[in-house]
Amino acid sequence: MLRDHEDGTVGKALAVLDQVAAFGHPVRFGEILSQSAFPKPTLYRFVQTLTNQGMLSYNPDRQTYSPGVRLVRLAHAAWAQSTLAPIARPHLDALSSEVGETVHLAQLDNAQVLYLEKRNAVQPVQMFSQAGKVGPAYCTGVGKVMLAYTEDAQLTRLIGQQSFHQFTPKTFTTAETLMEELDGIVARGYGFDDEEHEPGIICVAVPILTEKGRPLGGLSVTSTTDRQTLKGMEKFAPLLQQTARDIAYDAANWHIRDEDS
Amino acid sequence: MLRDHEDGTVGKALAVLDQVAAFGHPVRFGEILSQSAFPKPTLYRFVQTLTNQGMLSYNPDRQTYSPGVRLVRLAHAAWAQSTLAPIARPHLDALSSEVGETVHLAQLDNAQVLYLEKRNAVQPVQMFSQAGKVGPAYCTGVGKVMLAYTEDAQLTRLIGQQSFHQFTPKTFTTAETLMEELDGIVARGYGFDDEEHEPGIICVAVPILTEKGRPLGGLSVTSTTDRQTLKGMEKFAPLLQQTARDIAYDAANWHIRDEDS
DNA sequence: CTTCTTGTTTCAATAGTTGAAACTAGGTTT
DNA sequence: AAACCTAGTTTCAACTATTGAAACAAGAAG
Repeated sequence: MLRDHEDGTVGKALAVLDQVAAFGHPVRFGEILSQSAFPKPTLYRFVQTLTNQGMLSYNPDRQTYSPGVRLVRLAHAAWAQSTLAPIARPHLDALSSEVGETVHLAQLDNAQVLYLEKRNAVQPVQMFSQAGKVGPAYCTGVGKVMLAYTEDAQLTRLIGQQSFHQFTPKTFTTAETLMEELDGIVARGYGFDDEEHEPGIICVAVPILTEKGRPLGGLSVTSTTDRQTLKGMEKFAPLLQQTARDIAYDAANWHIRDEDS
Repeated sequence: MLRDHEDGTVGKALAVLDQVAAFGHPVRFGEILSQSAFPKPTLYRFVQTLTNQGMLSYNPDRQTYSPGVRLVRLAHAAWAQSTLAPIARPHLDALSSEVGETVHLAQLDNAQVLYLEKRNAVQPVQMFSQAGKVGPAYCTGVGKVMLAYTEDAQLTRLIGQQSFHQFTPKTFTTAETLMEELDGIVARGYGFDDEEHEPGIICVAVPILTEKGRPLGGLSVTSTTDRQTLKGMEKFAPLLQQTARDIAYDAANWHIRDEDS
């Protein structure tokens, strides 16, 4: 995570916050220290400051730190103002009931895919358990379609940040093969995930584009190989594309847009 | 919001972040400046740094800043690890279908009530639109029950931070009358919101307590004066208390573990 | 063209950050 | 019970990042 390019003390402290969040479970000071480049007292002060500020929460009984509730409050504002989620909601409801499969809405956060909403046709919606999750961009349907429509300069940067870890036999593991795949997506207008991230999981995905063709987000229908085939899923593409256009239209009018570097 | 007690540069930057979030809509630099104690270049650098870091997002077309998507990712971790929400979920489902009214789960974030989940008996669940919302502690059901079980030293501090704004004719507007109300809650074991925050909205609330009696969170059933009376709502109290005990039990036993697909 | 408003950069004085080392508190071994 | 760990906390002088008045740039308005 190379976000720390001369942002002084604040950047360093936020790197520590990310680090704690990345553990995925409450951690002791020593655990953070063992994976940190900072000397003990420096890290200690950062952790203290973040805890003070409510960005980390400290459990005195277990002597562990975890991301703090203040983040939940801040994320509410972020979700409402900086994401497509509030605009897309009604469209997702409609899409979901139409296709009868799981629907995802995602945006790019740096080089990762950040899931904003999930509509599960059968089960009730879950809250933060899904929104806020991140995944790899190079081997998910929504990730690839967003990359496919990213301008060259930035794309190069993002590609450079992909891990290219081979999750399944079908995962693209080099920049070259991925680039070919992205070209195919642009030619077709939509993309697939053919069990590249998880075995048995397939999806069709489309980008949500601004008038200028910049990707605002991604939209996908996901299913399993038990129930569907990629060919069978392809029929959802036109409806996905129409929904993406509708969301983009609303976004342009609501004038709540953003995201870039 | 007096969170800035000598936390150096990091504390100041996070104060700016809070300030931007508090606007509730994308803001221009000048707007932030007009409400900031910082000199222009200092504030400018904070905003730049936060934007760099993805904690703020900048819309170049409109020249506005809003809370950034990185917060959504961090909040996911916070929600899963530092809140009662994942533990409480099954209990809320059960409670909600039993009572047939709206159910809220909340925690205290500094002196405010932070809503973590909402179960609406009739409508489907919504995501971040509800989770992450904040409200006043002194005039909501969940807020008052949590305050009622807060130890004296901290209670004094929290009371001092309440605005005591009179939302309705029934709002408690002084520390003295509120303290009496809190004593009543402890004596009874549960509390009410008798249209103190919004006209027509009433609720019964209970605290979720640790073994030592410290409040972990609050749980409430909300209705309207059209459909219910406070007296009528009182019958939900035993079920609420049992649910709160169940959640507290699970919280004490289940330590950590998350990540689903 | 001039003037205002809004946003950005400069730079020396200042104040905050830094981390080696020393210390304290719990627990564990001899 | 003393000696010895290990994990967490504090100290303090050296260092460097932060600070904000002032000046500058870019548009918009007159």
